[in-house]
Amino acid sequence: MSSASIRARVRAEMIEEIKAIARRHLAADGANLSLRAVARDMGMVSSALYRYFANRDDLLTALIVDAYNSIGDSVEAADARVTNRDDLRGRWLAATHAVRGWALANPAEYALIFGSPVPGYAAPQLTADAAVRVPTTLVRIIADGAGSGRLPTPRHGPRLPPAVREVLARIRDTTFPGLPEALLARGMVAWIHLFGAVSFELFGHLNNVIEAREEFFEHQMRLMADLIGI
Amino acid sequence: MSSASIRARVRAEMIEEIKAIARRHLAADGANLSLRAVARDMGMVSSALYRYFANRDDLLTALIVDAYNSIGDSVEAADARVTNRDDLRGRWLAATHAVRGWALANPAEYALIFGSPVPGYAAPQLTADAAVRVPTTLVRIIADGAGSGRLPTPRHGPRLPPAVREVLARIRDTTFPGLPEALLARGMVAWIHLFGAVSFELFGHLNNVIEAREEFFEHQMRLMADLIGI
DNA sequence: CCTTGTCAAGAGCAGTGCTCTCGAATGTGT
DNA sequence: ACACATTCGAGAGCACTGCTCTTGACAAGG
Repeated sequence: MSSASIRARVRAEMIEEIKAIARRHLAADGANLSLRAVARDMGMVSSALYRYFANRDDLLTALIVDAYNSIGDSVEAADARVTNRDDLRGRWLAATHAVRGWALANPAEYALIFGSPVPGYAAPQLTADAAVRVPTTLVRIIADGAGSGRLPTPRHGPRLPPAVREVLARIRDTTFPGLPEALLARGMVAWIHLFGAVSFELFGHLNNVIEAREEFFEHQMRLMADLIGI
Repeated sequence: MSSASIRARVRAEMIEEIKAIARRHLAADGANLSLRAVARDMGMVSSALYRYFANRDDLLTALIVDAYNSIGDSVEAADARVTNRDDLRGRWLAATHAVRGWALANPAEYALIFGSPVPGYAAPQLTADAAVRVPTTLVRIIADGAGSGRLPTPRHGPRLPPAVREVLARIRDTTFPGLPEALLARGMVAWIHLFGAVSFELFGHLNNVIEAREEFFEHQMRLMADLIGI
């Protein structure tokens, strides 16, 4: 059994090394990851890689899950680092800046999880659990404010269509009991806008348009914090 | 000269046919467009395609420019179709729904221009002119409102950092003279959010989360219209 | 008519994902 | 300790890719 675990450990180390090299290739060459190139860097022949990953998609899936967990770690840590838990705006800015910071530090992995999906690739449910960590962290900030009574339900703005109210209520009931739908809706809007802002910057749509990236991002996050009421 | 033009015309027709087939392949197989497959569908051999496009990137660039112009046409037409030009909110909703409608109708082309950039592919300046049409149309709605005096400069919300105010002023001066920076900023935020909302839906991040897509989108657009003050 | 420019075809190169087979090494049960 | 079973890496090979270069056919223009 200890021998079985030594095999398992060496195997796990191989898998980690393959993923590490694959991440390097991803950062260098973008999404078109070559198994043969990874194998070359490992000093192996390409067919040997198939002992560890059934195919290229499997390797990509592993990288995707890792990426989701990596950005999830970053954002949760950034939120946790704010000592005054009642400073909702401070937590919001810390968490959103962590998203952008992680994206700028790991552009290829960001593109992997938030860019155009690879054609023919269907993300397994496995990825969803990891994917939900960032938006959950963001909405939790709002839920904390609503729960402590310091964040009022927005009274202005468009009324929620029944169909939207219904799907939001279902999300609320499973994760954020007691959170008003209107606040959840604004949280989702802010999360979608955050994703848009980071993607815009990373995918080059701000080139020759906005130069003061950091300041512009900060301003946007403050604006969305206002929208939520934080 | 008429013979030269007959040659040129046949050549132009060939180029159009290649692009049409390439678009079909793009829609079917996603971004990994195969020149050989396109050539097969044209009844030609792959090398013959190189008479019309220097390489695969050139073909992609042509498709990108076409896509930008296609969505630009859609959005401009949708805005123009609103007869009451003073109905800013109506124009806003028409234009933004046109963006989403075009994206849902042409998902592959949307991913081509708004998804993760192809690694090693640098978009030529040529694409920028076409790319600017949609955001210009959106901001023009705001500028029309500000110009006619019916859209006040937002007085609440975070103040613009000087660096942001500066870059916004430069954009304003070249395209929307007289538009207050604060309004331009909110227009850009709304445009970025719109891009995020459409991308989120199209790239599958709403799967198993939000089902009432159309209603949710509409609600979001109303919320952003409120943010602008429209 | 004959030159000139344009075009498609074919062969070929280097690369890709993936499969299959074959030894060699390594851990497991008796 | 020895035989068995499993795991692993290497290699060959298939079908595919983008791209280049050469060759031969054809049509337009002088």
